[in-house]
Amino acid sequence: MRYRRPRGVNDITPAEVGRWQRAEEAYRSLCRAYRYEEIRTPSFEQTELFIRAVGEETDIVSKEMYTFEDRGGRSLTLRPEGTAPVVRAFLEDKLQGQDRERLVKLFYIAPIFRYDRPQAGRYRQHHQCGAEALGSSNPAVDAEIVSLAMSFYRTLGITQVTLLLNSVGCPVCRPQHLARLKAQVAERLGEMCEDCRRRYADNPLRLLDCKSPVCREITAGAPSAVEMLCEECGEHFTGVQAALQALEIPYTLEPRIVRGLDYYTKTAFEFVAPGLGAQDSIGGGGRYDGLVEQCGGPPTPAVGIGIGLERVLIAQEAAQKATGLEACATQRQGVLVVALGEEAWRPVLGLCQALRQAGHPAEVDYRRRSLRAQLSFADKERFRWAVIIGEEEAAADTVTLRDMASGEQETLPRGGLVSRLKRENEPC
RNA sequence: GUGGAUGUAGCUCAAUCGGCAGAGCACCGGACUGUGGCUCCGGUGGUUGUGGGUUCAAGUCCCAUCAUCCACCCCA
Repeated sequence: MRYRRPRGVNDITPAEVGRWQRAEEAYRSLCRAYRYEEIRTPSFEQTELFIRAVGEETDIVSKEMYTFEDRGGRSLTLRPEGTAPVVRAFLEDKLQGQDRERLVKLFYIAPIFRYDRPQAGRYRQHHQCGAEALGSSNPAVDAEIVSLAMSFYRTLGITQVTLLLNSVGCPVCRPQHLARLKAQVAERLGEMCEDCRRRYADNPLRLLDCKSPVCREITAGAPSAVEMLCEECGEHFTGVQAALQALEIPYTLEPRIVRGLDYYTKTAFEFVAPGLGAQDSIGGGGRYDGLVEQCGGPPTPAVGIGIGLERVLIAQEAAQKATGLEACATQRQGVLVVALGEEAWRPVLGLCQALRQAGHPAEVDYRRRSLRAQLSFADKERFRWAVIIGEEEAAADTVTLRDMASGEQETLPRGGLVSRLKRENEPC
């Protein structure tokens, strides 16, 4: 009997893990530059947190959560999104301190769990690089978050990124907008497609996004969310655009951008990139001015983003293919200690240990193969050095050091190897 | 959740009408006894996703199931 991984989840194999680490490190160092601090929250929370924060009627809560009861009868849920846990920690760990006006800037890299139907770029466990800025209503903070994401994409070589921007209003103007939209459509609802009749009840903003000609005709002329914004939201939206222009970040106004989580207010944005098929969104976020208060804290305006790492890596690969840039050959590194015969084998383990303690990745071929085979192995595995110990070297307490790139060799006392390599520690 | 396509060696893929499961790459070895990359020669490697069914005979046909992919939906 063989086990297989559950549907929709992935192993990150040794062959891939380098790309993951490079992307994660790029994100961490960018966040440092933008002065965001890392926070790590648990993989699961009280179910109630997500229901309250994300919204009972959302797809995420109503059909995508991994919810279970622990042995104590508590209902827990695997993190289906990154913001709610951060807000919870912000309040519970009192991260704002005594300064009520303080801007708290946090980032995370964390697995996210959703019971979706898997397809390329959509998984039941994926990873998000997120950032949240809590405590400011300044539209420049929205732009800062956008700028952080843009820099991240650029660092990874993903250049064909489009920023889609919208404003979904606030508790004052959004209901008015929805009411007006539904009113316009109501009379002819019967003529609309099945999907749109469902949207009318579940997600009216999506009515504007239908491909059916009839539905298009019915919704034609309906006001977009932006046109219905109240004064405060309108001003904020103008401010965000001004800040983006100041940062020279191009964007496309896109009224269809609707975040699938109820807590969003005002700014909503999404980044799309080529090479991903239908799942082309490589990041999304927006403002959530009401969430902290809704979670039991003081009124605290906030804005955040989530970036899907799996999709970012797919987009990166597509971008590299498009530009004909092959991943550069991994550089030679480390030492293969080659032992030939019984006498030679004796000093090998100690030599290996000494090399490792001096910081050189060092390995022995435990298969005890021929010199030819071992050198071939050293080449394939991209070792920088081979240290050969045969009968001669064993008898004289020396080693032969071979540079695998040039083929040059020298013989030196066994005890002098570590200090000899110390001089050569720079990459070739 | 809805509709569709595809599952054969580590990888990429063949296999006519239902008739001996194959190639290239990779891997191991040799040519070259202690010197890698090139070349040539040889070799290892398979529960044809899984479970049933039809048949003298199933990779091939039928049913179920699992997985992946595509579109919808949704989202990162």
